[in-house]
Amino acid sequence: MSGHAHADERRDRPTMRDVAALAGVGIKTVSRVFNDVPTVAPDLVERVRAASGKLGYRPNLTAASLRRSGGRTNTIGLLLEDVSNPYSSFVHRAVEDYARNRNVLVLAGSLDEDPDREREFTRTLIDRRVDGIIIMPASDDHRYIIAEQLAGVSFVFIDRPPSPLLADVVVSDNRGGARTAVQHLLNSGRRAVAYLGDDIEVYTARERFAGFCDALAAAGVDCRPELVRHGLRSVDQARDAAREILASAPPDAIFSSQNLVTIGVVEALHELGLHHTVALVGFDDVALAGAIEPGVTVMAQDPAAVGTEAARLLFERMNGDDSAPAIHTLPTRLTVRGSGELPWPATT
Amino acid sequence: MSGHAHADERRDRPTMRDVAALAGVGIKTVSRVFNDVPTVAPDLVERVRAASGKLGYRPNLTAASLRRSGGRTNTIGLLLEDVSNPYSSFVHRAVEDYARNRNVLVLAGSLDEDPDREREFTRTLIDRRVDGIIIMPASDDHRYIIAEQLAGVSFVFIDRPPSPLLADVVVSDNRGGARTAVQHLLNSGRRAVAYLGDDIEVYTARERFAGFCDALAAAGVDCRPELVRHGLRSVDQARDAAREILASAPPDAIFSSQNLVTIGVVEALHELGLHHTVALVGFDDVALAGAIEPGVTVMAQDPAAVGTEAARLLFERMNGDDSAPAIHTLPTRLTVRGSGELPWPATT
DNA sequence: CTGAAAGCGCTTACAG
DNA sequence: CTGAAAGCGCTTACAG
Repeated sequence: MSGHAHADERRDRPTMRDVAALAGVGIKTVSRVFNDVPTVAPDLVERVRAASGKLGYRPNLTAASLRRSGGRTNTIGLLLEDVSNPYSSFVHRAVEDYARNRNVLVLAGSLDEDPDREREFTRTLIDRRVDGIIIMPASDDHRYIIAEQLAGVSFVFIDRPPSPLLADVVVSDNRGGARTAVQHLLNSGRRAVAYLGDDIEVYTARERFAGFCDALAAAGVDCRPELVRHGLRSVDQARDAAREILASAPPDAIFSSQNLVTIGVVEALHELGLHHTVALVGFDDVALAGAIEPGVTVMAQDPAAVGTEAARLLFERMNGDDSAPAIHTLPTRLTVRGSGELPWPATT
Repeated sequence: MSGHAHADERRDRPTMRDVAALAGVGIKTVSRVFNDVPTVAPDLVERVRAASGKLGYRPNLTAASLRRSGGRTNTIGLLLEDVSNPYSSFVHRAVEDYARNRNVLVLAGSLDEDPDREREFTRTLIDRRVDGIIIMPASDDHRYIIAEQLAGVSFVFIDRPPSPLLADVVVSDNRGGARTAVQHLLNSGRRAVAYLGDDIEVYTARERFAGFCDALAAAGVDCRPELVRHGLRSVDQARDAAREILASAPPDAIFSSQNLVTIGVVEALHELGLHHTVALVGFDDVALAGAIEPGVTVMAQDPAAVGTEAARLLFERMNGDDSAPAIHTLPTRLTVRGSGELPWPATT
């Protein structure tokens, strides 16, 4: 015997009606017991408990929410770039924790920067009647959410503002953080600072590049086009771009605008033996960054704070807050580990 | 004007009945159109399309599944150790992709190794009537799932078998992989091999420790208790344990049985300047492992393959497969990067 | 305090 | 090919 459920012995799940019959009460009394209504006679509560225990009864929450006033499903949607990327998954965890404390479950999905998937997934979530949606957007036109907001679905954006601004958005201080990071590099006296980053069409890359330019301008340093590379979407692309830039227009410092780019740059620097010569600060923290020699100095975001703040805003909206949508900016933090503080002039 | 939905102008969502009235047809015809029943007259299809477009109608899928035969909700649950840990999140992504192709959504949650949370979360998912559950278990008694299986919920386990074996489980070849990893260390001639790992109560830790012992026994090497540390649950604990073991009973090689432990060991080796002297192989891959000097040699699992296989098995069960539950073992792969192949005798 | 009737938004089963 | 009736498993609104 395997203890395994064979199809031919599959039983139907008992309903409230079955419990009521066994307990000898009306189904409304069973409903009251499972909803913790306090005005039920103790002996009836006991009989209902016994009957549902014997039958293995469990209430059907989706059926309940269908009739329940307000029609809340106690489910929210969370649309991320990719549930398996570290930034997204830390946001996810924070949202999960916030939601769990309120008895709400999270339907998460990956958009892979695909605007069509954003639309499809949003529609799917709406067809399931989620109460709200937190979204790290892939598209750049969000007018389609207006009808949904009017129908009662709340939205909060993460990382990139909706356009036009129809809902709250939680972002890191990308521009200010990048500016501070680059200033940190300039402080050592270095002047040939390279920028390696994601596609400039991406909001965060655009902001961080602007911060890079801000810092150079403030220091009276020219921004040299041969030291700038956009459109880096993977570790491999970043490594190749870094190799090339280090060979041709050698910079004495590098600002990498994102996680994967930073990893690629680190790999290139180590290959070329330049990791003690060319300074590096990355935007976004990376695992093991402290175990490398030198440690990678980064301007760290706080994805958990982003997730918590987004969830907080979403639940406020779901609870009726109808104030004007706003941009909520969260600070970033410089984490000094060595790569951004190499001696200058270089002593190698 | 903000374009934002104010509570006082919130409209009710149109229903099938509203669409039917506007299109001048019965609601069953609207239902047929939205379910792509091919036998509807083209002009009626057109009128329904126009009416639902004008009203912004979207079908309510939870209401549909309530009456639909079989009662599928097209939702599965995924209970992970922590959605934000790399292993879990790669499993998650693979499950998402498999489910998406079948129009199924994933409700994911983190158990944090808490048996009570496992029970609670499973119950919550069942109250939502998910069609199946993939679970990386935290508890060690799974008899409570028998009733659910009889009621039609499918289960597949990941990483650790249910006890007793009531459902399929997908595991990596922990014992065989660990054995191979340790043999790899012994091949260089090293004999004082240390083991640092997670709580021995944890199934995977137990299996990997068994593989460690297998390899020593096969090589005729004694297992020295002073070279073994269990119960390491964080980077910090692992670093401290590694420091201590390296100072007192100096090993010439280390096998670390898990991700976080490997990171802690790497940090300790670098601090003590032993990273070119003491060989290291870790179980589980770690990010940036290739950028460190030396690169970290690991016995890598394939979390994406685990997720895909678990999803495949779950959907087969949901589609009526009632064969006996089995243990499905996936191979691991040695990724050579340097730390496991240091010259011996040590030349430092 | 308790329960029978009506209804949530759909689909099933059936009649035309 | 089309639609009115009944029902999915609950909650609401109401009467006793």
